[in-house]
Amino acid sequence: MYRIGELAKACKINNDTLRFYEKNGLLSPSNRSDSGYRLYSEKDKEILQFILRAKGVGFSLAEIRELLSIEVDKANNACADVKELVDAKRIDVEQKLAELTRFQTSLKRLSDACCGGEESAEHCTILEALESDTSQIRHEHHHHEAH
Amino acid sequence: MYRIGELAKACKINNDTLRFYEKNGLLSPSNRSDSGYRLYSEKDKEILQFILRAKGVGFSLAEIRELLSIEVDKANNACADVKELVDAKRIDVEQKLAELTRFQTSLKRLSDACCGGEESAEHCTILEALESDTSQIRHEHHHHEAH
DNA sequence: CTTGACCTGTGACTTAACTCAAAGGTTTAT
DNA sequence: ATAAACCTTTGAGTTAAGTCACAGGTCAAG
Repeated sequence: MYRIGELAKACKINNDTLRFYEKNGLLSPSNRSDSGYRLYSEKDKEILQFILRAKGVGFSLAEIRELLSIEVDKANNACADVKELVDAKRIDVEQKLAELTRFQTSLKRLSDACCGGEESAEHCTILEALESDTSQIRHEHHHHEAH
Repeated sequence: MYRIGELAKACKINNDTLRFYEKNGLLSPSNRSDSGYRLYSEKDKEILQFILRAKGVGFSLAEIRELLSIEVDKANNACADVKELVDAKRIDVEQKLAELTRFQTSLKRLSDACCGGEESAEHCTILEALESDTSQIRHEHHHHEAH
């Protein structure tokens, strides 16, 4: 049996995180000592590691709660249920990737168009692009170079 | 001069967002009517559009505040200052992309390894991978197929 | 002169996942 | 016996970018 600090240290998380997980229905210690201290079993530790690994692949705590509810009752859940959660998350991540990639493209265009010199920013193509239409954010020569 | 609702509608944002931007030092209306109504000028509208475009390429409001402080005093700021902000943001976005790509890879491995069938999840490779070490998340045949 | 659409300010609520502070009880070591 | 290190609960704070609710003032139309 681990006390809260021992388990937290072993898994490199904060004691408060463990209390937070308990309050949020992810992991409750199997026992309490006479004085009320939380006591976690090996099994509890394994569940915590499950949680941390799922976090590591990008699941939110709400999603991990779902995974855990399948975990504890595997016999009455199908592979399809698990895969569905994973695939939903993949779509989710895919969308975030798409948005960030759009950001990246726009930022690169802005950066490439700017000379980045010590000249005054009065003709800075970046500011000009942001002042006018975004569709004008194109890879073109900087005004300073045109002078 | 636009009243708050007019400007908000024209730019498809919420009236409260405009008040929020004002409270956070991004955009204050140039005037107030005798009765205290906010009155925005064309120039104000342009600044708002600058803000919305900068948001569109991924800048946070804090970063936009920086951009705006350069905007209003272009003469005393260099292109380098602007480009620095853009490039810092690019690095930021790059890191987020890297993390999401790692998530994506792990999720794909998990998904590909699972049969996704209606069989009980007792031997689900996804759950097994999350129960044991993440490094074991490899593309391998599902246990059901091995039976 | 009243109705409805608009505006004001203040302050609380939202989501996610913690993290911290305060006040006090327990255990261990000296 | 006392100090240090641990634990308890409760409740509040954090970040980002708004959104909503409330109580009341303003303005144009009929």
